[in-house]
Amino acid sequence: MKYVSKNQLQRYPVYHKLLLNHLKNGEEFISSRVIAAELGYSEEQVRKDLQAITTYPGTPKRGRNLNELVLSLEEFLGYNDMSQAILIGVGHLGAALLNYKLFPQMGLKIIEAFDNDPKKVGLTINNIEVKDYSSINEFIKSSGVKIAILCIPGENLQVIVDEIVKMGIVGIWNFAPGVINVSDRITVQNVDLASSFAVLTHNMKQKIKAK
Amino acid sequence: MKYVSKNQLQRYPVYHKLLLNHLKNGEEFISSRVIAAELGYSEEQVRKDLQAITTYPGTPKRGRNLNELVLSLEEFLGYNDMSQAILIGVGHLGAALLNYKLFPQMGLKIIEAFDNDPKKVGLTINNIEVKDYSSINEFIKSSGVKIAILCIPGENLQVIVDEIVKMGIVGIWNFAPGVINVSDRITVQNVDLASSFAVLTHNMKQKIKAK
DNA sequence: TTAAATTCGGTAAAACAGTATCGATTGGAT
DNA sequence: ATCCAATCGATACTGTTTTACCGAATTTAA
Repeated sequence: MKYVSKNQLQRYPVYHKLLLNHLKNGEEFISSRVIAAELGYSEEQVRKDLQAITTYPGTPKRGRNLNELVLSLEEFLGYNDMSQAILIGVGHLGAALLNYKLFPQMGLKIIEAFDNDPKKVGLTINNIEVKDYSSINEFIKSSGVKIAILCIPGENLQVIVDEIVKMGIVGIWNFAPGVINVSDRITVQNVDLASSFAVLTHNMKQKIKAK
Repeated sequence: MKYVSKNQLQRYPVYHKLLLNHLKNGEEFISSRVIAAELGYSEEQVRKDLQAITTYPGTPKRGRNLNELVLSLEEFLGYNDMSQAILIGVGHLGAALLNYKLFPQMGLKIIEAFDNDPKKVGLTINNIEVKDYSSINEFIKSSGVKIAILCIPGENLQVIVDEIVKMGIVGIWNFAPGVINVSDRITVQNVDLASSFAVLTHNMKQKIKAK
């Protein structure tokens, strides 16, 4: 498998979603050109992206086998072996994520949630129990779960991170605003709404200027 | 103002948040080196990023004026002139965004929400009224709002996009899974959880391999 | 059976982003 | 008052990512 850049990596789930739709329509083959047109990417980029993760080549005049392509993507993205995760902080956003329907399709299963608010503890949301935060250490140890989804207010962020990392968490999906410091062994992926919104408004401004 | 790359752009809100904390502590100056250390960036990158958007230089041996720096960032990010937006789709995620506390700090104000579920219509969430979707066209026209936040299931995505764009929406912050096709005039920023999660798991795998 | 059209895969070139280096300038210590 | 250390800004460099090109291969249709 070739080296895959970060931007490239982020495109694969987009391909996957698009291809699933085509598969639903009963299509059997799809060409890079068609994919490129639908996603607004360049044809070369699509071809290069797909070349990097597939074993079988496409055939001229027909394109690639759709089913095989989807399987390659799922294999590469690890959608086959389901990742288990815990969620910390059952506020509005945390609860929304517990209810998010598409996680199973992405190979993600939230197995337990934690909060320190007595009102939240004991709830079952979308078949996921909310436990008291004090029991988290034990749970991480006994379950061996490796991924934590953080949806907590910014203040205690680093403290909580240090704790759960000590217990064995190695991957953190951080929806909380704020910077996390961890050792190199640990992977952090931030979902930063402020950054995302900044890109939106900046691009809007650029287009107004360009006129 | 110099050209700013997309990655660079996404770092500015991170700087902003960090600097606000330092400002709270009553500090007056901050050096690029300190910022770099706290964020895990390289010193050179921080310096280059800040040079691109500031008018006043920093002073050797002290660093940059913290207050001025924050103002420059807010100016650049457009946090001063509040962006107004509507939100479409008051499901779990949509409701969570309506309740999101940090939008005002990011220069974003949601002025109205829309849904086609009668149970949702009429609610007021965090002082934002939920209106029936059928009234959206009129609202966009009369209010002149330019930004829409989409939190709807994937099926009708493109249909809704076409409608609101026709009414005058030019910026779309899309939390829905799925690809949107729009003309060049329109700006779309996707918050793609699948892509984000793919980056997390991929990076985790790389670290395991590297051992 | 042959020709035309299309797509593939690899490589080369260009654009872009990030990193490192260097001299200049300033503040504080001696 | 002078020297030293720290930080700055600019520039040059390196590496990565994207785009463009081109020959080869294969299917479809005449």
